[in-house]
Amino acid sequence: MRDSLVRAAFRLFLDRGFEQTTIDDIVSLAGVGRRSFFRYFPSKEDVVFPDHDGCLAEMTAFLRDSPADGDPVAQVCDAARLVLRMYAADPLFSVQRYRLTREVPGLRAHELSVVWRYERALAGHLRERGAGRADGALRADVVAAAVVAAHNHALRTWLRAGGEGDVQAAVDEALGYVARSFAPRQHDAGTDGVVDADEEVVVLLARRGTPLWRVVRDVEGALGER
Amino acid sequence: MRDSLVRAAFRLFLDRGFEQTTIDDIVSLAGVGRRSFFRYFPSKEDVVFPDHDGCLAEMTAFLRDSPADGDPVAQVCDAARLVLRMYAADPLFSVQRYRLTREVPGLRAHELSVVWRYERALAGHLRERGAGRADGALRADVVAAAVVAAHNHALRTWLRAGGEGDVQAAVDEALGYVARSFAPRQHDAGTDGVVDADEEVVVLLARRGTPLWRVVRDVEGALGER
DNA sequence: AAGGTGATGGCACTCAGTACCCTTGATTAT
DNA sequence: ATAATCAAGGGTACTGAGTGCCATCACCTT
Repeated sequence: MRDSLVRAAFRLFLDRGFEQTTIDDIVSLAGVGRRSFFRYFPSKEDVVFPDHDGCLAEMTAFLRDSPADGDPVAQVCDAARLVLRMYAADPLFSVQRYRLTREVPGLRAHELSVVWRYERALAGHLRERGAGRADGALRADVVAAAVVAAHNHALRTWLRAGGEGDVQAAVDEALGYVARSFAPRQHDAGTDGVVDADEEVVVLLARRGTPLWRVVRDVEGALGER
Repeated sequence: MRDSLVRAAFRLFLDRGFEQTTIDDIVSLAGVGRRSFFRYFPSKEDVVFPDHDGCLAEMTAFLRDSPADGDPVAQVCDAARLVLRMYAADPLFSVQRYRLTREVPGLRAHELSVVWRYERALAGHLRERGAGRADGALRADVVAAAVVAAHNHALRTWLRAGGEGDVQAAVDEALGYVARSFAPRQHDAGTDGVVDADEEVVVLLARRGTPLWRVVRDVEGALGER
């Protein structure tokens, strides 16, 4: 039933356009009552994203069951890969949907809501698991946004290419970039050497050729400063 | 006219809720014709974000006129600060709007569209100015998303607090975190201490409390290893 | 057989948004 | 001064999404 509605809807959307298709067109093609459409999809836009509710549930379950002592950023990247798997499972459908969402402003807006829910799930996980760290909430929001952006960048490049090529590898590379950018880095000192008072680690940068006595003096200062 | 519509709309939205207010309610309170509402606002949601079109135009102009030899990331952060200035210019209005968008799903979706346009503007600038770099498009999307997330994190913390406190400082700190995360980095050391053979800089990590003799030994090794 | 239950269809309604046309008032050309 | 023009607003009627309510039907229980 759901499926026949989705198929009828896509046939019409691709044929005459999203806005030129009414709910009555869909239900008459699918051979069901108009009222039943809204039993399965809360809005006309939702029929374009029929699998995202399930995918979000899958993602939240995955995050909930992930080990508490693992790397939260890596877990969130794996969660993004779950979404990718859904897209990759039906490339033709994904490409058609992508073209629709590119053209129809209403669908683009709806897709943003869908993506937003994923992002909030990721950020919530990072917030819980990364607790204790200073600026944990900020970090959670930023990393979640970056992971989603990287995932979508690779995914959309693949979709624009018509679903040809290795999405998996592209997403891995994009997520790798994000993971590297947010890898534990105690400090990105500008010039000399700095102590981050909130962390358990001291970082010292020295230009090659720096006299050892100066390095030792700075290390000593940094380590003693706690 | 625009302004009287906005004031009437907000009075009703805050009083009886967004969905419980019809366009007719708004125009009759404002004393204008129903048709005129849609001359000023393309949809009911848009009346809640009356100033974002102008702010987006201001942002694009700012980015267009920014020096070509400057740091694109810093420019994009400054562009985000333009948006913040708009919110901070009328704290009461911003807080009221925030509470509305938190409660009403339709407004939340619309806000996502608004934010999305800002993010695309930032990403477009980064893509143009950061050209040449490997993975420039990916980096542009990720950095833009991170900047927007950081901005929104600080902004919403302030809005949740009722508009009390120093937003400017909070956003500066959040953007600083992003800028640091994506700053050119010599090495993303893993655990102990690493030498990047291609760079002129040595990075050494040490846990607090590490005996100094061990630190010195490692520094010596690293500096001498060239 | 009687009654309950869940899925579906039909009908009527509200309301956002649009197309089309009218009014008004100010400005300008002749 | 009068006519032409044009911009700004108003009014009316329409489409179509989404909702509430009720009827229907199949299936299942007792």
